[in-house]
Amino acid sequence: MRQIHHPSLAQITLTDIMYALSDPTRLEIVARLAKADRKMTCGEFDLNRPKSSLSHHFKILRAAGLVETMIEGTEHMNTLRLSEIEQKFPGVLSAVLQAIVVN
Amino acid sequence: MRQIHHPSLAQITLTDIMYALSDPTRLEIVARLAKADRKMTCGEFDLNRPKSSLSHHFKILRAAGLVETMIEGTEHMNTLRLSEIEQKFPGVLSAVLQAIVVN
DNA sequence: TCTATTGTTCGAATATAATCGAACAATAGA
DNA sequence: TCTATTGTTCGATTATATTCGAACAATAGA
Repeated sequence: MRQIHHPSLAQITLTDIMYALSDPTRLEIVARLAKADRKMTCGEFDLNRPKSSLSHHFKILRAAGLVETMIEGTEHMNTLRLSEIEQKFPGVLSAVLQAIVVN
Repeated sequence: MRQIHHPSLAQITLTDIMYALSDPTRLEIVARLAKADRKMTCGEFDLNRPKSSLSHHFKILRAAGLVETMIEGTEHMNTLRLSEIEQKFPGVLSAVLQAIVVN
C-alpha cells in the first residue's frame, strides 16, 4: 500500500478527465469533494456500494489526475486536484462542478 | 433514414456529454466542428476509419446532444449544438473546446 | 502480539463499447 | 430507370469496464 501513484500535470489528458467524469458514482464523489473542500476518507462518502467497487472508482479518479490520495495511518485522505486541473484545462472542471450543483 | 432523433435540452445529461467527449475520435470531430463553425458532412472529417465506425461515433455524439444532423439530399450535415449546451451547462463545452485548442 | 480499522488487490462474472465488412436505404442526376 | 453517392444498420468479434466477494496489507491502539 504505502505509496500511491499520481500523474503529473503533464501526464493528465482531457480524454481521461472526461472519461472519469462520465460515471455517476465518480461524478458524485468529485462533487462531494468539491463541496466539502477538505480531505475526506473513502468511507465518508457513504455511497451504497462495497469497498472494492469504491476502491475501483477512486483508482480511476486518481489515474485521471482528478483526485489526490494521501495516506494517514489506516485512512486514505482524498482531495480534489482542482487548482492543478484548472491550471492545465482552465474552466473545465469548475464549469462541470457548477453544472452538477445547478442541475 | 429520413429523420434523425435528437434529444431535447431537458434530456441531455452531463454524464452523457462527458462520455461522448472521452473518446479521441469524437473529441476530434467536436473540435473540427467548432473550428469550422459551419455545417460539415460526415465525409469531410477524413479521419482514417471505415464509414460504419464513423457512423457509430456520430450516433453517440448525437445521442449525447452534442451534434445535430440535418439531412440534405444524400448528405448528412452536422453542426455543434454549442449554444444549447452552453445554456444548459454554462462554460463546460466552451472550456473543453479551449482546452483542445491549447493542449 | 492481537485485534480492529481502512482500503487495496485478485479473480471471475457480467455488461458495455469499439471496430469493421457487408448489406441496405434514400436521394440526386444522367 | 439505372447508377453513383452518402450514411446507416446489422452481425460478429474483440476489447474494456463494472461489479463484488474474498483474501490481503498497513497501521493504530489495546
